Amino acid sequence: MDERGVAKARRGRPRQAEVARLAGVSQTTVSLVLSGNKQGIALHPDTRARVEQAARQLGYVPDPAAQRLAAARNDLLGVFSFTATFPTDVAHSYYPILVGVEKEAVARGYDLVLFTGSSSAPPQGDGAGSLDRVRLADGCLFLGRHVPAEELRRLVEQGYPAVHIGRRDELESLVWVGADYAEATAEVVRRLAGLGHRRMVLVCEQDEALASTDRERGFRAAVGAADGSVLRAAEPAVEITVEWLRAQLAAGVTAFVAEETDTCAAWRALLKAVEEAQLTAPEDLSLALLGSPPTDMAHPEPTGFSIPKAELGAAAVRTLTALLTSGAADYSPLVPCEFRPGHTAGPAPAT
Amino acid sequence: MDERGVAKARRGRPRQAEVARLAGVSQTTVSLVLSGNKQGIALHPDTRARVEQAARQLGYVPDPAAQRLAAARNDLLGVFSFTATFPTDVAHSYYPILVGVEKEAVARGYDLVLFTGSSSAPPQGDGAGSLDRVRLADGCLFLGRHVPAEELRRLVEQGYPAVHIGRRDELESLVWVGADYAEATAEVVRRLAGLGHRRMVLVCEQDEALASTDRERGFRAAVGAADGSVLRAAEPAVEITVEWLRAQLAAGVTAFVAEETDTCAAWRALLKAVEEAQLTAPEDLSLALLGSPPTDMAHPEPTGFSIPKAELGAAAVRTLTALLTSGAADYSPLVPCEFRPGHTAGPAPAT
DNA sequence: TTGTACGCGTTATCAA
DNA sequence: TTGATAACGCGTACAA
Repeated sequence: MDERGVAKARRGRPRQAEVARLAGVSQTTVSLVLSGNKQGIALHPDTRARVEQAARQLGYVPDPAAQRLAAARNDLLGVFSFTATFPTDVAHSYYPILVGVEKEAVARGYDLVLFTGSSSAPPQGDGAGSLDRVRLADGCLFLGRHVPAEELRRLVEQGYPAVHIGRRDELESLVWVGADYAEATAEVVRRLAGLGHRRMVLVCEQDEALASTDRERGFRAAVGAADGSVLRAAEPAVEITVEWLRAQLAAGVTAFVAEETDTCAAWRALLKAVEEAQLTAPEDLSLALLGSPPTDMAHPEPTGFSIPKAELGAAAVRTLTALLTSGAADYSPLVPCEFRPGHTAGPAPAT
Repeated sequence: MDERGVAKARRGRPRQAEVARLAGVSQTTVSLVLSGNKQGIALHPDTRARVEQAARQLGYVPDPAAQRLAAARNDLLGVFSFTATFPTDVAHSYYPILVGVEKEAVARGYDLVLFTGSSSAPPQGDGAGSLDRVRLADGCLFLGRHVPAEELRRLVEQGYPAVHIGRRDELESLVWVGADYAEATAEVVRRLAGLGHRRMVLVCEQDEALASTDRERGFRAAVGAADGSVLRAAEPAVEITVEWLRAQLAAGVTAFVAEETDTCAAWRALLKAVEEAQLTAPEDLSLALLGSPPTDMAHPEPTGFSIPKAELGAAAVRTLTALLTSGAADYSPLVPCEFRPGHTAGPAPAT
């Protein structure tokens, strides 16, 4: 008794029972009134008013855990990222995505819970930051490629509504939403071809990431009649040299395409080689970047495409909420990127 | 029966009861074994082994909702900001704070819930975004000066653990954490005095914000022997003119200090006047900015101080968690700012 | 139209 | 050393 009293006082959060007492009705009625009366049960207007008044007065808010336990829903969407959601070093990588996530979630009446993977204090479970925490929310968005596959698999296989942001194919059953790198890359290639470029080379880093191979696929698909080759450089700074560049030019290559990565090493090496060769784009050759440039090298604006991160976040929320309501999502996972004209590509030099 | 069976199947995850059946023990024992046996109750090794084996076999994971219901806490910290948490227009204003909040929250085993003031879908509450929503979390951080005082008061008076980021004095009982503008400003003034400046003027906007009056207080306190005056300009662009500047200089003023605000109108007007007077800092006069410059005017780096936003966020989390665990916080609300030498202040010109 | 009774999965108390 | 049993706060058939 005492215990309970103390606990009550300590947390001081009003519950339905207290609202009921104040309103002079039963707890059931309170639940009925406050949960929107989904069952369409008839309620006396006065009763409803009294309950609402009492709830307001007490500042009642439903306990998400209890709601979830009883009704299996609480209108909470999780956002799980293995690394910090608000990184300091990596230049605000997730921020633009979160902008879209928040906007869409709010618009649909969901609140957001941020779960961070590197969480300490493993309650009892499977070693480090267990994904299972996200089950508190009705569904969850997963962010970044470091989300542990095994745990994630179990989660989705047990029917937990999850959407991964970024393509993710190892898991058959995992729903994901990602940028359409292949098509965006193809578009860039077509534009270059339209500018008269016949031989072009794609420079990328040695990375098995889907984001990378997707670009390569789009590149290969689009070069078509033109002549394209791909260089996967383990160490861009070393392999992409002035000599290499000159050799390519001598071989008739007029356009160079690089992929965006965390470091943008390929793009950096490319620019450096061009500068050292005392060439300038877009006069002497054309350059394109498959993605957005890091802030420190935004000038000149690279020709290429922009990843619609906010839209990606919004699309993910739409997919997740569809999953929550309809059970299954009839969705198109690929979000188109936007072509960015930029100033580093121009007509191919006359031969 | 059927209902339950379906529900079970639908959510499809093993619970303690099933583990218990498989292990041939009671559900209580399972809980005891799997929840780490906090009470230090003695367990037979065999029992423990059997239970663990069964749990593994079934892939049991505790239901966080149930755990939190029973524990009467959910290890969730709220972050409430009246404007969108992720603003697109205002240049990421809260971002640096959130960085600190997340870091500290993660370190302490809490997850974050984001509440947006402008949220739609008011469930039952007081018209627009009722603060009561935050009760969902164990405690909440409040961000920005537009948090409705009345609602906030009720919340804290009812014992809800809340911490406001930024000084907030109207509410006696409200716990807050803020930057020490007064001391930081005093420090800047002292530095200027050390450079030989004897007459200086503080330029600020007509704003009753504490952030502003704190700076003024620090300024007045520190000018001491020196001679300082304060101009509160309703329209900085109009009042802070070349003529005004010349008059000040003629009167012997050698240093001008402006406060940082959303718009930085005072600082902008000051720089403009200096430029129009064809003067340069720090040669002809010294300038200081009490805060961080907007990104579009980061050059030359203004002398002044930087607000440790991440640290502010972290401090707020520490205070809140102290409130949560100890019930009350013995804390120091003021976070020191860091002096920024910059390049706009120098020795006072010889008289 | 409202109230009773029970279950959701877990933790914690107290007997056995 | 283990097992009933009672909360935790809420939703919901079912009875009144």
